[in-house]
Amino acid sequence: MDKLTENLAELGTGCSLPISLEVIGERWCFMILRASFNGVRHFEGFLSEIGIARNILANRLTRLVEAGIMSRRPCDHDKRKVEYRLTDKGADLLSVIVAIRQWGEKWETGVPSNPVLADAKDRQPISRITLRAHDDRVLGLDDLCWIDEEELRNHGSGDAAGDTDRGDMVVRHLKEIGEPSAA
Amino acid sequence: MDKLTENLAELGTGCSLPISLEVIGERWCFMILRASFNGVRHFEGFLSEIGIARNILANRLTRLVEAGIMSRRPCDHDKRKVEYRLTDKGADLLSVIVAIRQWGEKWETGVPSNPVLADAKDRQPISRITLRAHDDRVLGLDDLCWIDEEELRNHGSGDAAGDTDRGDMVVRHLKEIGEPSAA
DNA sequence: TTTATTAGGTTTTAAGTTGCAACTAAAAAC
DNA sequence: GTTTTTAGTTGCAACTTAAAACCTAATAAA
Repeated sequence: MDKLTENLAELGTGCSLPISLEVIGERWCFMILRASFNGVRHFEGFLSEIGIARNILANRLTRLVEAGIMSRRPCDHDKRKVEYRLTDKGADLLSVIVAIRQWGEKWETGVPSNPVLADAKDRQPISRITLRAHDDRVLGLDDLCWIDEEELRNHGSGDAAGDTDRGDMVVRHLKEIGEPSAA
Repeated sequence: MDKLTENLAELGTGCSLPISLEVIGERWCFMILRASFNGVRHFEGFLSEIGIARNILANRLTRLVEAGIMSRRPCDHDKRKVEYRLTDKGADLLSVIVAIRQWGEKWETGVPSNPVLADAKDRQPISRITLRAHDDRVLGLDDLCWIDEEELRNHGSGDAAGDTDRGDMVVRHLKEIGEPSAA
């Protein structure tokens, strides 16, 4: 294992991605969430909207409720019915769903999905999700790098202009990631 | 099936989410992509970084290549090795991964993930992903609604100030989706 | 008020997927 | 030319999924 590979292995620790995926990475989960965002609230509603099997739906709803992403409560006016809703934690997944959807529009379907998520105020579709710097500048792949927590503590401010790679420090520019144009 | 439910069922058609999930919704897929973003390029690299089984990894890499998300090519200098890289299509999934990661930081781990994705220019961490209006205003759940493609064509411009629900039009405010504060 | 229907599950069973360990084949190193 | 490395494949047991039938409580219809 060379130095770089050793650094790269480190990159895995302390990332919230695997933990998040344990809950939301399961099959059907995003489809259930989408239906929820669309206003579906009842078992049979999810069933007919999504095309999932009954037992799997029951299982997934239970898991989403356990994870605190959805809430479950029997209806007052009709006690057969149960109301499933997004909690704040679940509602906060909207940006993830929108990001996936926008990616799909661009690379899979080629056309905007319907219905469109829009600004309620002026009824214009929302813009594309972008990565931004702390001062709101839009950042592309070439403008990004991974930096280690430690550097943030040590060099927190001070040498903010550097574009130089320093020795064994875990700093990698994301522009190196794509396919090589000339190699 | 009442009018609302009928409308809601319509909401499923023409959405790119299910199509996208067919490719990127599979187990391990995001972990492979994350490793890729971290600079991992070879079979054994993914294997040791992710903790996935050999056969599953082989299967997933094949599928990602088929989907145009990763590229595969044998190395020139060592023909045993194969180089897997993100294509532009794959690299464009960064915002999805960042969105999931930020959600996990907020709701699961409670602490920022390491390493941090930062602006290469000033080395400051990127800001939280937000949904924005066409004019760049940050939008919260309460500021959003679903609107039908058709409305965009018909009312495209003209009555841009409305906050009124019109009859059977597919317009739903997202603030209605959360748990009821008083019910 | 019995009877039928609806809502939200559980159970059963077949089919498919995962994960581990052992094996292979080609290229490179010794 | 023997060993090691890299990227796979194969075989098998354990687990997960999906479809269909079944169950129970609550409501609506006769």
